[in-house]
Amino acid sequence: MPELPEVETVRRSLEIVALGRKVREIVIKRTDLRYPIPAERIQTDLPGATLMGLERRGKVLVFRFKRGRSAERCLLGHLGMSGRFLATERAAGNTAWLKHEHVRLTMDTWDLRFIDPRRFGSIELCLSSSLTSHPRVKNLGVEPLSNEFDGDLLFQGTRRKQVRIRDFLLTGNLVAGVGNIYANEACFHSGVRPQRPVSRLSRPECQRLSMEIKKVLESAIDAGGSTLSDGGYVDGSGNSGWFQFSHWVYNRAGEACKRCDSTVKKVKDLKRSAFYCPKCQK
DNA sequence: CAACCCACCTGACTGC
DNA sequence: TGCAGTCAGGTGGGTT
Repeated sequence: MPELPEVETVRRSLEIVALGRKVREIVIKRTDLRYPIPAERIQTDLPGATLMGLERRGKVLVFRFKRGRSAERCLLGHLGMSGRFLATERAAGNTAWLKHEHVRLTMDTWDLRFIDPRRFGSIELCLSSSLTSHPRVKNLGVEPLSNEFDGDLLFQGTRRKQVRIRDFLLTGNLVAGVGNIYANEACFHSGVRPQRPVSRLSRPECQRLSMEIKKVLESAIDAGGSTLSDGGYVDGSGNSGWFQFSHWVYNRAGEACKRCDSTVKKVKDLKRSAFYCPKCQK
């Protein structure tokens, strides 16, 4: 569900209500998610701590907590395919546990809940000083919306690679946070087919693709992310995104290309669908 | 190391 | 109405 724009939207919505609040209590219902939740460490380290910052690295949410003079801790949250963070005000009388709610941080008058039906998501903890060497962070490529990411980096990083463009973007090793939706959309806007070998992108095509990745991610953030028909993705206040209405190819197999009216095609590799317009994309 | 395949899990949807 | 099959936003581990 959640790619960079969805995670960024969640980050912003949570930041508004949770920043500066103090953790009163933590309840962990089950620990067997993608990685075991370190329940004991969380219980030891976080009660009484204040949320000092909420950042994002790729698709990872980084909650920075500080308590007294002890070293700052980071709680790392990954949404996997179906994860949600939801902030709810207790004054509203809303304290019942939701289905698939696994973790709840009680913060002043707010509850921060982690809900994840498929349990591909994760909650982890590390010292701020070791964040960059954490397994969830250390192999991430550059932030696509930063100046570090450009056509040159993409060109240099893709020579001699036998992978398809879409699959290369999904690995996140060169550029972080791009998932299946936005990889497909960026390929469309760049005029390249997602299944083309990435090594055969010309320098100008890399220039174009890097630019379109930035554009599509920014537009999607502006639209609050993509909420597909199952309604799975919502932000930290429970609001849906609307970027799904601006998809040009993703999930549109068999429909008319919005640019040239050809039929949008779907190809499958590795059990994942890629979408493209055979006329607009070469 | 790179490329590939797969498992991990639940729920929604499709077709019989 | 039910039931089997298919599919889904991610990603790391194992195997060639």
